[in-house]
Amino acid sequence: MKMDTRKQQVLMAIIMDYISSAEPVGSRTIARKFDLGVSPATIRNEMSDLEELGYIEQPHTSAGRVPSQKGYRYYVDFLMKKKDLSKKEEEIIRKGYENKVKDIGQVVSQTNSMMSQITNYASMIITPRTDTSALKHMQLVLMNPGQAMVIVVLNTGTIKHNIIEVPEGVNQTDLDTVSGVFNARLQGLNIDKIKLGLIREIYFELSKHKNILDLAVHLLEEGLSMEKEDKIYLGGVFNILNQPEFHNIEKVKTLLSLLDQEGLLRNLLERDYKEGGVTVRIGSELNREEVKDCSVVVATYHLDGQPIGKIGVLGPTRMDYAWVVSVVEHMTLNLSDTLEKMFKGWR
Amino acid sequence: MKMDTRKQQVLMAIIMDYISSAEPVGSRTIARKFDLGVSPATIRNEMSDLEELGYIEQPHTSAGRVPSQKGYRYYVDFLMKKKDLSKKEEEIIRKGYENKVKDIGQVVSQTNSMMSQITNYASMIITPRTDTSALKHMQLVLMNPGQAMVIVVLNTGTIKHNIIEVPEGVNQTDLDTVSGVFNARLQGLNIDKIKLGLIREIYFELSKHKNILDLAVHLLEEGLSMEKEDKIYLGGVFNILNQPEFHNIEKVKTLLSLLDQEGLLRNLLERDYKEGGVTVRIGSELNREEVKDCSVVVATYHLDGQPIGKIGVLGPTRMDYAWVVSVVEHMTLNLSDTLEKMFKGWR
DNA sequence: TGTTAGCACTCTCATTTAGCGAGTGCTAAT
DNA sequence: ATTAGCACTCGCTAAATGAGAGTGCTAACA
Repeated sequence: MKMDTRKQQVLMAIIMDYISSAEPVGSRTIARKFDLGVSPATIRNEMSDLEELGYIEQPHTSAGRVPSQKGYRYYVDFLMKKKDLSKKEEEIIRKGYENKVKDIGQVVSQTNSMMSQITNYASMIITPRTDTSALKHMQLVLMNPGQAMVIVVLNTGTIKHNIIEVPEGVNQTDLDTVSGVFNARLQGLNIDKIKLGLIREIYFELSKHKNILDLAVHLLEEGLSMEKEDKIYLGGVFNILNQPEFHNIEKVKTLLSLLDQEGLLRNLLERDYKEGGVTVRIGSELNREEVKDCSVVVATYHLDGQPIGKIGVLGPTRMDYAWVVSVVEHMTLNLSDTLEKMFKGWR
Repeated sequence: MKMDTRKQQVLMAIIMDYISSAEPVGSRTIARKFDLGVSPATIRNEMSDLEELGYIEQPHTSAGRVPSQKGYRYYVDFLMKKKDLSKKEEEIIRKGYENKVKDIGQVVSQTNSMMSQITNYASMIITPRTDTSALKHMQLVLMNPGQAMVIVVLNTGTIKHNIIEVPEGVNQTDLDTVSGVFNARLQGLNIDKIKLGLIREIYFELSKHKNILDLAVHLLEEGLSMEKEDKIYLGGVFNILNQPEFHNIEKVKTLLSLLDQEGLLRNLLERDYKEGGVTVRIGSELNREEVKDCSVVVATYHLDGQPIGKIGVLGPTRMDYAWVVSVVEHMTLNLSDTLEKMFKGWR
């Protein structure tokens, strides 16, 4: 038995109806709401076939049909048509970027909250990898005898800082000398490169200042090793409470416990997605029991043509894929665009 | 009719039992679990009195009694005895401060997560007021022709930064000049004072550098006005899902929607609490319909004897007050202590 | 006068039962 | 190949029932 046009139409109808109603859909309903020109009986036959093919399933005899994971997959791959965003949503996005987006962190976090607001699902976004960004400025400030703050400004507008221990005798002037050398030698260089090759050269240059030589090495080791971890923003988690599939507290708890673990979240976002385009992962394709009733829609955002982060939406498998995919795609382009405009010339 | 010792004992028993069971408690239960030396019938009489006095209430005839808000209040004010923390909890706190607490933000956030972990309720903490902190260092970094980053380091170890517009012609050397003057004149001064009196003096000093005079003023106006807002950390919100009173999704939603609004949260923490000591607000004392079934336990933490922030726990009215008050008190002292140790000499 | 045993009464909650309605699958007619 | 008709299944809801917990009252007791 093969998929023919009418089976596709029926499958499409089932999915459309189920997405909006969250109730199993029966043959009569389809015949009434969608004009396929055939009677419920015929639709029943088609449904029987679709069930045999694995695209839909029955919660129990005498209930309507519900799309199976395979059914959603088929829909996403072959049937769905992208939707345009409404004026209102375009507006939200446009306004969202207007103010208060002064560095990458803010842009990313703002994007995240817009996305959860628009889709009404949970949204996740991972900050740009810092290993591709370059040093713009570094500064050492003595806070206290024996303690100094290292401040590193990256060309992405991100600031990292860390408190380090320094020898008791070191004063602010010493620190300025070190900062000076560091800035002169390292400015504009990629952070990873700094750690690899340049220690030796600086070691040499600073040997004129014997007394702060130790400090310098110390700095490179400890100060620059400050957390380079990408941060994951998570927003609109409470939106999922509005989904009928989460009226059961237990389900909410298991989901939330997963979202609480950043490692797993990272996994959802980064796990072997192809770069470019929007990827949809449905239910057990996520390989996690806790989210077997959820799907994730992920896309990659870019700067200078380089992929630098991921952005995604998490919702129930019964999500409006056509709609969410469009939104994610749109947000990704907007984000890349905003970053490009904002940081043109910074690198 | 007046409260006598036995009535107090009965009220105490009701509250203790209800706190642990979340079920209305009857006269027989009390007679069995608590050795008051009297029969259920006598207890019933006392309960009847307590109800008339308003300390307990009955969900319906033939249910046991439940403490009323007034009952909790009486318990908190007159009956409860503080508990010591267990070895295990002391351990959590001790370890929590060992590593990874390099600046105030981290200390605060770490304290918050420890508190929610220990109490199993939601916990909130407000970062130190920055208006009492002093300028340690300021730095201007040119990111791009026309855009510069202002970085301000406070003596609390906090860093604030902001992107500002500068005239096209300004280069990094100009910025260094301005930073230099600013640092020389403003270092160690209270942030609020900076905004008030010193503009004029600096204006004069910088007049030697006509070309960056405008920039300087610009800076003071825009750069230093970066968000001074205290930040509120919120942790362990999902803990409340474990409380039986929140098995109802609707309640969860209304509570979460309140917690989502930072302003309201701030209100819960800051609203007319006396400074010093631990304050307990029960149910409608919070003046918010959304949290009429919740209580808040708040304390103030200090640095150099000055109150600088609030820390609190939010749970159902049926929370273990004796226990929570002890924990909050303990955490507050620990926090103040840690800050004191860490930043001694920074100011 | 305070305490207690006894008992009738109330009300909730869990369980059972019955009936309805939605939906299917099969069969026979078109 | 399509459709009307129909018996059958099964979940859901509402009503009925009974058990259990707890109270309030009364009368007896110390």
